[in-house]
Amino acid sequence: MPVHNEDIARVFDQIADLLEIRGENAFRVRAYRNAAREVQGLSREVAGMVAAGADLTDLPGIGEALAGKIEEICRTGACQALRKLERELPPDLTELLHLPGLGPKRVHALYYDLDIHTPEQLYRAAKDGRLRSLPGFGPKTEAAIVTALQAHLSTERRFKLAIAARYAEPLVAWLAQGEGVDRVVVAGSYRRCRETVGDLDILVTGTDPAAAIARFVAYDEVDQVQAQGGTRATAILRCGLQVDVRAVDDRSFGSALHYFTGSKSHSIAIRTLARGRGLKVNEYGVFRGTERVAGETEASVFAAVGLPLIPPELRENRGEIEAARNGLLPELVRLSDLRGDLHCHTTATDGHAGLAIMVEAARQQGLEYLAITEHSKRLTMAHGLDSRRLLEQMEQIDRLNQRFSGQGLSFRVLKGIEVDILEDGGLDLPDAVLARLDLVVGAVHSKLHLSRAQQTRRILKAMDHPHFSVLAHPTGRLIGEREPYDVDMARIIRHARDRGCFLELNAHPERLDLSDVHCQMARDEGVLISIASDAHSTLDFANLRYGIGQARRGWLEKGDVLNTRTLTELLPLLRKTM
DNA sequence: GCCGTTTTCGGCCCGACTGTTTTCAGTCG
Repeated sequence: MPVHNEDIARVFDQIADLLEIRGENAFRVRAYRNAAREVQGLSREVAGMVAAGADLTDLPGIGEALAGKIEEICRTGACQALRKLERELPPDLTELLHLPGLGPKRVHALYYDLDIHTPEQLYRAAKDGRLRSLPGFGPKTEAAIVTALQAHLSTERRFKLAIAARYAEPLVAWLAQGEGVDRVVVAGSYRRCRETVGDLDILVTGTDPAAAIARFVAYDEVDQVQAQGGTRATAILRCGLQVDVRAVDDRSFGSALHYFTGSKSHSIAIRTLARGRGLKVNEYGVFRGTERVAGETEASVFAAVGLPLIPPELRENRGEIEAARNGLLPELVRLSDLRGDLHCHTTATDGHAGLAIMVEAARQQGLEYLAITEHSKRLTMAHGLDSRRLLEQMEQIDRLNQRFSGQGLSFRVLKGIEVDILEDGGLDLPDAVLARLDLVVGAVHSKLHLSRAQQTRRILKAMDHPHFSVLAHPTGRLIGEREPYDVDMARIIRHARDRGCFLELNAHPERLDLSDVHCQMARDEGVLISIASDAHSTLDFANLRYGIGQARRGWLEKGDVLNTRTLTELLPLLRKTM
């Protein structure tokens, strides 16, 4: 059975949880957590490195012991150390650890003093008043646990970035209107453009922090206030989204923004770096002894530890600090670098606007070209095009382009298709028709549960097709709703390189497919990425910003992105020469 | 358990808020 990086990370996180509950050395626990994060963030499969005889201790945070455990997991699919822990502690105990308000100490007490190891047992004990017999557990703690458990039963959820934006933007506007408020910025994973966010971290500067906090808890979307002090408050909005607001002095803006942007792992790395220089970094500034040496801007914080400004999207402690130190930070792609969009639909299939309207919307976005890529006939639900209807649309597009050139406009509509990749790797339309298109985008929409080997083979074969150009939404995942299908992405990327194909980064907020890690893999292999809206309505072109966010998380530069090319640069790339 | 321009031991990021305390432990970010 193939072992993936996620499997190894899960084992290490589980070990860390159990060690923590047992009360083991906190730094040993941290070592397992660091290792889990390191493995998960790697753009290569560790199992492959093991097979190739690589020395895993070269990886940061992996020493002899953890390297041995990784090799064991890759070889046997299991880890004796975890098995041993699970014999001593019930594995479901770690579920309690993830409830808000419960940390290792309390879970320890619950298990060893009251023999509680499931959420259900905990709920009963809270209801029976048994929790109060434990030291440190009072009536408020008990009530908080009951609330947390009720929320837990209705499944804790993360918000997709675009959904979070809908709540964040009006709240920021509300806070910014407060008296004496200077700046309001959403930090945290939102600013780092994570595909989902667990909560919003909002930073406020101004002359009256307490007033800003008071204004926040008075916001009419606030459902319940969980904590409130003079400089910080936590509240839950009616939609269920948690919001933390922190107010700091203006001269601490940079260090506070850096600190609250995270990631936690990045912040720790920066603080460690600072310690080595005899500095202390906290949210109020950078200090040498009691003397403040930086903190007004983020750039000053980085400069204090000898680094250039690292863009928020890279701050995951996945090599960005090393890259910054060596002057190797990428010049990340920006929204304004995009010259066109290579994936959209119209009312001919499942889109909500006609061809001319979609094209006009793309022009209004400042794009120079737009590929129309309808579904093909197998996708009957979407009224997919057969050869005849596709040829009709192509004529329509020709007429539209003629009109543009007649008006002296340089905008160009490209003739494309989002053709279904059939189960055997064949394409859903005849070669003779595909050959007449500017662009063939291929996608898997059926048989999502094939084995990894079959699914991979299917896609590789589609790429072998002479007209195949871009693999749309390469893993098929829907965030929070549908897992990616099981494919060997490393092989697909190498094959794309060999066959002159490209991968799409689908910018739809439900998809954001490719992941950041896969973007990085593609970049390392020199495979260009098409950042595409997959627009079904005129409003959907605005989603390109989320695609750019994801691309930046994947370290992509302008040159790594297919549709930053001018039309004259692009067209030859779309015609495979083999 | 990891790591090294304070090296093979003794460190390992730092502060706010809450609840149950009466000076602080636990949790969180």
